[in-house]
Amino acid sequence: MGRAPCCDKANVKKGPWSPEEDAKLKSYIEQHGTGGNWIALPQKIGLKRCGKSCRLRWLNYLRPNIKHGGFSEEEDNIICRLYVSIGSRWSIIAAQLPGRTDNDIKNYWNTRLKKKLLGKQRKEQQAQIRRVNNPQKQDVKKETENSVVASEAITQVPYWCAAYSSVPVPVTNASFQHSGLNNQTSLRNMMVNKLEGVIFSNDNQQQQHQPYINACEVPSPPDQIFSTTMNMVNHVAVVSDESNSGTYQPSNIFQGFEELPIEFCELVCMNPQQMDRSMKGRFNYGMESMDMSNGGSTNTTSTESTSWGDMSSLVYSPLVSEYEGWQQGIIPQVDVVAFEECKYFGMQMQ
DNA sequence: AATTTGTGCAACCGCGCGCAC
DNA sequence: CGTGCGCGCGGTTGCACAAAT
Repeated sequence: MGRAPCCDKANVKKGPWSPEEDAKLKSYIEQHGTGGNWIALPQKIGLKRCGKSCRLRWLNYLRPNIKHGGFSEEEDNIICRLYVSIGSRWSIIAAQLPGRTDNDIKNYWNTRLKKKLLGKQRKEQQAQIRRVNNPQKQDVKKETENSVVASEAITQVPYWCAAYSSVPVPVTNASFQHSGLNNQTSLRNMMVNKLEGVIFSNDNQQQQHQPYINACEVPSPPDQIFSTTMNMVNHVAVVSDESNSGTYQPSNIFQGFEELPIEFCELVCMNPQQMDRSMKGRFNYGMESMDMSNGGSTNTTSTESTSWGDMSSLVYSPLVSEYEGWQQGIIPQVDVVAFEECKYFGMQMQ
């Protein structure tokens, strides 16, 4: 037996709301409130609408102080950062933007921000490819002096990164020297396994993460997942450095994305659930941390028990504190994760 | 000018959660 | 403890309008 419908579908009106209906609903709620029962509300008012429909109309349109359209750069910034951090938790994101509804933000993301992000990322990617293909046009010396992404570092790009990433991954000598993981294959395996939230020690067990890889809509061989993650590690380390020197500014909503392969950004934009699975340990402090007390040989939580749905209560407060901390210019929590991750991989923060 | 295609957005749908009984 | 119900959320749909052909 299916679930009982919330209202008599045959006798409720659907589709756009008329001004009269809006007026009825608005004046009633302004005078009497919702009464804590949306289902009963339409009968009280004499509206032939489903209670859920009334709730939606009120929350997304009739409620006072609602803003529509005209998203500012700062709002874009907040939405992008929160989306990357927590995924499609529109209600949580909306809670950080006064006057905005989750529906509005969701629509805005799907129709504009997503494309803006991808467009920007593709541009950066093409520019970088051009630079790599035409090195004589660049001031190579300056580049070498000022950045860890130097020619020396590029020569250290592991073969598995170079094979799948269109842009060389900036892996420094120091990273590998301190990692204790000079064996590229073992490092690669560990990174791929970490993405699945499981650490395995042999190839047979490693097969278990194959479903995740298959589930990726874009071609994402394990090698590519690893290379993109290496980019993230390096990016976050840079962000950390800015934080520590007290100059951190959340100035660029696309910060970090320009270093990533297009497929990665597409995965972020088109398939947040996959991102949730793969990146939740990175962006949500304390959620999915490995239990390293036993040498990292087991994970403390199963994939199921750490699904997004189970974590909502955990997500919120760290998220808010991260956001508040970020607003105040103090170190965002992502840096804590970066630090833990660098520690885990035996790398030094840049 | 007519038609097709793309875009933005309001609204709907179904599911999971929490609470009351 | 199990069940039913309402709420809230996120994904999806469908329509109106704009832009392109």
